[in-house]
Amino acid sequence: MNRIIKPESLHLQAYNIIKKGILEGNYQPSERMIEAKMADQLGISRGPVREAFRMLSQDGLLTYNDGFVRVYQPAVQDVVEIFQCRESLETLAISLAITNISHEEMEQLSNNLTETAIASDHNSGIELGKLDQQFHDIIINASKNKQLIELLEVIRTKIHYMRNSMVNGEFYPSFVEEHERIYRLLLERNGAEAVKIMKVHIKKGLDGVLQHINS
Amino acid sequence: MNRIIKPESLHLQAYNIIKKGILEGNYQPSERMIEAKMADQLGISRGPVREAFRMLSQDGLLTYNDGFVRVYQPAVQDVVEIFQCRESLETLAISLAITNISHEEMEQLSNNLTETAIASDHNSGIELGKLDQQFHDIIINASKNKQLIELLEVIRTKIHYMRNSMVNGEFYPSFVEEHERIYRLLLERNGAEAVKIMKVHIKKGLDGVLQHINS
DNA sequence: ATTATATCATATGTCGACAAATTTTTAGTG
DNA sequence: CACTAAAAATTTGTCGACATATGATATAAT
Repeated sequence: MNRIIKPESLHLQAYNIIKKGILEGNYQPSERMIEAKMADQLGISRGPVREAFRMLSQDGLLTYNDGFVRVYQPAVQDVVEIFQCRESLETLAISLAITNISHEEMEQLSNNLTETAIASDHNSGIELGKLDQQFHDIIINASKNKQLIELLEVIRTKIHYMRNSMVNGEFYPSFVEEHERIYRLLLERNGAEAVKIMKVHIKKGLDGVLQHINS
Repeated sequence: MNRIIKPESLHLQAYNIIKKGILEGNYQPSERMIEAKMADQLGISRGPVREAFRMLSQDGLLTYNDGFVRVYQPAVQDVVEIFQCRESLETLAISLAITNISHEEMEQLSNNLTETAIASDHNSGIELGKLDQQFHDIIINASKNKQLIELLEVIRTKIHYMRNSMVNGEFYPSFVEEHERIYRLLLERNGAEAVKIMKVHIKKGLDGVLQHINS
């Protein structure tokens, strides 16, 4: 029996489209976003766009200053702070994943690693970026903690956005190796060590971003 | 020179009022919330209320199921998950507070402790609840990490809401003592130990809530 | 040329109205 | 009395219109 398909309401579609657009770097940080123009582009009225804007501002992706809507522009301090939060939450994620990860998810990680190796050989920065994100996503979801997944969604979004808008998809070389180590530690169910490597891994990620900003 | 006062826009006022209402337990978990009724009560039109609803649903305080809006009803699993996240983030908060807390904030903590001792003698559960929250808030703000403060705002809100809707302001006896220990460790700048006590403190908090649910 | 003022354009805030979907009530029939 | 069907009421989704505030532009005066 086929279920009835209900189209998503316009404000949700708008939310997802605009969010994706911001993440993909289609808008400049601090660029103004205009309700009416967005509504025209999407072919809908201002109402649903407004709702989407309000949701995005709760996510921290849009800011309301003096009444203008602007795309979030992370300050350097923000980057540091976000990575501190990320470290805290992703170490929780991996310590939970140690016990909760499924066979299927372990396979996904394995596939991710082979693809990462290939992309690394080809020096494809954009591809590496996607695969890095996917690797972390798999682990986060493997934690099976919904509240954590939701919280990290906000962080992930900002990190992803920063990568596309500030750092142009560059990675330090050892990150592939670190992913492989984390994968092996998950296999061995070595939680303490996995947490340790993840901490280092994320700290290096921050260093990479900061270095890129100061140049 | 007096500054010009701009009234907050209606959707923001609505957001704050409704959020406060939910936190104070004026609505039952899973109770339906109706845009038009809320708008009538607040004396405004549905538009701004809708926007407030969308923001609250991003906070996780309202849920949209099949199109109706309901007040968040935490499952037991949610409680566990939220406390796991809280532990992770509040330990980060206190480790940052160790270096960043100001003299003024230390005084606020000190005052909080004397008030807590009094409320504890009087066995005033509601008062203790407020003071407990205040104690943690001071430390969270003392971390000076804006992103962390924002993330914990979501968690705090849910915890506060759970306390009012599920547990009726009961506390285990040793929590006062633990606050005092944490305060002393902050004075001594003993980060490692402070983190340890905070972890235990929050774990006990979860146990208290779970025990209350299973009875 | 520069400053001040007035005019116009643009963008957000707010509202009311209508459409569509869902629930509740009512009425009718076996 | 129970069950079905129809009608009414309720509620969310969406839109367009108007008001207000802010910014930009053009015009005039010194």
